[in-house]
Amino acid sequence: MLRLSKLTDYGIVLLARLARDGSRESRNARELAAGTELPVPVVSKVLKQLARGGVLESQRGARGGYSLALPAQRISVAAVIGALEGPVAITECASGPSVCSHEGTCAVRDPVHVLNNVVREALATVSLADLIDPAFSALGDTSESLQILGRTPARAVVAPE
Amino acid sequence: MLRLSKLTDYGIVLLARLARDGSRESRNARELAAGTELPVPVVSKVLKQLARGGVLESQRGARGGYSLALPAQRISVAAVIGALEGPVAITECASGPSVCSHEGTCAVRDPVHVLNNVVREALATVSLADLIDPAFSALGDTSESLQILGRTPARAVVAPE
DNA sequence: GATTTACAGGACCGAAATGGTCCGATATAG
DNA sequence: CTATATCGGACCATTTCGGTCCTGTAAATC
Repeated sequence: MLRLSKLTDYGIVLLARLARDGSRESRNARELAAGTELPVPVVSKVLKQLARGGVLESQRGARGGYSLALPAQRISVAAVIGALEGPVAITECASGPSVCSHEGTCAVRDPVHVLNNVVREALATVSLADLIDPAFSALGDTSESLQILGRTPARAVVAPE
Repeated sequence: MLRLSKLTDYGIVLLARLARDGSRESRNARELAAGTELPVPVVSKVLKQLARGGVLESQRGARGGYSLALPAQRISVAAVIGALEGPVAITECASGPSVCSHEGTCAVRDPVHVLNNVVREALATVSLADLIDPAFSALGDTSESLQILGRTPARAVVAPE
């Protein structure tokens, strides 16, 4: 478990496609839907949210569409998640000032925050550019994949809420 | 987002308490509920699932209760998640043989698997012993927390399903 | 062996989140 | 002015989640 929402999944798919095709041209929701075999309304919804989150830039009107707001290297998976479902927070209290009734008695508040940080940093380290790089996929299921966490994080845009 | 269920959150709290008090004695659901200020039925449910997952050992009958099935160092957070909500799988298709209709056309199947692996490995690296270690909490929100990923993973029990 | 204690397993239900669709408003190109 | 696309939100069916409760079984005590 610890699952991303489907919307976020779609977002990753769509952004990978935009990154792969080069960010030269902006593409509209219809084209992207056709390319990914997803329903147009869904694609539209996802792209809108990504634009609100600062991951995409939008062009309205005829011949409008979407394009990456930054180079693919600088857009992290954490930023995509942030735009579509809010900042990475494995528990409610990890997201910020908590309204948790166990505030005082909770013995794991601090370590859980660190744990959350580990996950968030890990996802901040993987960029859109990585996702379309065959060398990244070649890491497979091996524990070598943790090597990438030694790199400089993508440190991309942060989404609003 | 990317949130753990509350049940899993509770599980971490309960296991941390068991680990802290030493695994010498087994404690029952009522005592653990009292110590954590959680409802007894909820605590009971969580403990049962943790026992099914092999994280806890249970003793039935009078003077029964639960105790850690392994040393705290060898129980990873990933194992706890595995026992309570299934293996870490950030997307549906990351969990195993997918029934995803986009199987053929999906361009990010492989990189998403790697991404899933990164998260899973990161959580496999943090053990119950870490959660009750002040030095771990001291890492705070800094990116130093990624240092711990260089260590040998906890490699703990794997939960069924 | 009767009784009490405590886990095992699952049914159950209300509340909340999710996935997906659709609509009116607004901005832009031609 | 018209066609095209995004913007912002409402809307709803379905699923999931959080929590409770009940029946059965194992173990200890007296």
